[in-house]
Amino acid sequence: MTATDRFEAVLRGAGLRLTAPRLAVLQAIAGAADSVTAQELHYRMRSGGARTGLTTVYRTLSALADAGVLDRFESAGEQSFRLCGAEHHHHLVCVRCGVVEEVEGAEVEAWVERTAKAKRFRVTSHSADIYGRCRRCAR
Amino acid sequence: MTATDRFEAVLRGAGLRLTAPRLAVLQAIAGAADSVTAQELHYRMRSGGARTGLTTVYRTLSALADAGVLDRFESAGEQSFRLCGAEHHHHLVCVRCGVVEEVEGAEVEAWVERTAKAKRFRVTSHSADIYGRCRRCAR
DNA sequence: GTTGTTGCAAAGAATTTGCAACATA
DNA sequence: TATGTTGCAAATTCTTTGCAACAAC
Repeated sequence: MTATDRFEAVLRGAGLRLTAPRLAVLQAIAGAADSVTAQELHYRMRSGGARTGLTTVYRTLSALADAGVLDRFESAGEQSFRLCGAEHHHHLVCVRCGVVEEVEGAEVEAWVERTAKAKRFRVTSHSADIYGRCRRCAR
Repeated sequence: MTATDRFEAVLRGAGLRLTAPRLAVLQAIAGAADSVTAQELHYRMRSGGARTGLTTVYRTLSALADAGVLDRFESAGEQSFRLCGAEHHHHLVCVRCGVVEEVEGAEVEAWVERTAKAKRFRVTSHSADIYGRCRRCAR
């Protein structure tokens, strides 16, 4: 099964028609190392020669997130997306110098699992971030 | 020590001049039951007779958050603020019907503490939310 | 052929910035 | 008095919507 076959299956599963722009969006986000915003993805796609419109990128990402294919979350005033199930990290954000460090969060994963079970909630994603001052900026 | 005295001390501690608009913002956010956005707070202040401008509310909240007096976080495309140390909750967000339920997160608090200690990070706030489908929308 | 999709331009919403008047220390 | 603060209007940034042309089923 090729990558394109997989993307086609994803779109069908999400109840979306199979179109070139959507396959391009899927391919682009699959090739992203980390989470991306709609604008970033659109820029990369354009740089790669695609002629997809920004509106379509927004709509496709939103539809895929609604369908549970992508994780969607917010940071710094904009939404980011990543393939659901992709490796992800939690963040340590310095509110002074802006540095963001990725950290693991074993307890967080446990909390998500416990809470979802207790509330009979079907989890598609979660986020957990710590804000404060990094060692350098603490004084 | 009156409430106003306390607010004055907060402003001095944050290195901000003592002004009526800032005291009004502090008073308003102290009176809020839960976290609020700048726009919400501004609306409430106006309703209460204050003539503070929206810009000032934004600037004051931002300055107080930078100073560590307020927690600042994002949701639904806008930033919310609350008094640091105020009772807070984590959220279970249904991406289908939009319902938000507050849940506790003992593991999350433990993770924050452990991570901060390991990274020598001075925490001012943190956020943790779970996204997915609630029991009704899971199908 | 129907109905879903695209992409441009325009609209919307939250937030920030320029700047002249004003208040605090 | 020197410097920080205010608030309006305008500018920015991210995101969504109207709509006519177009493509998938």
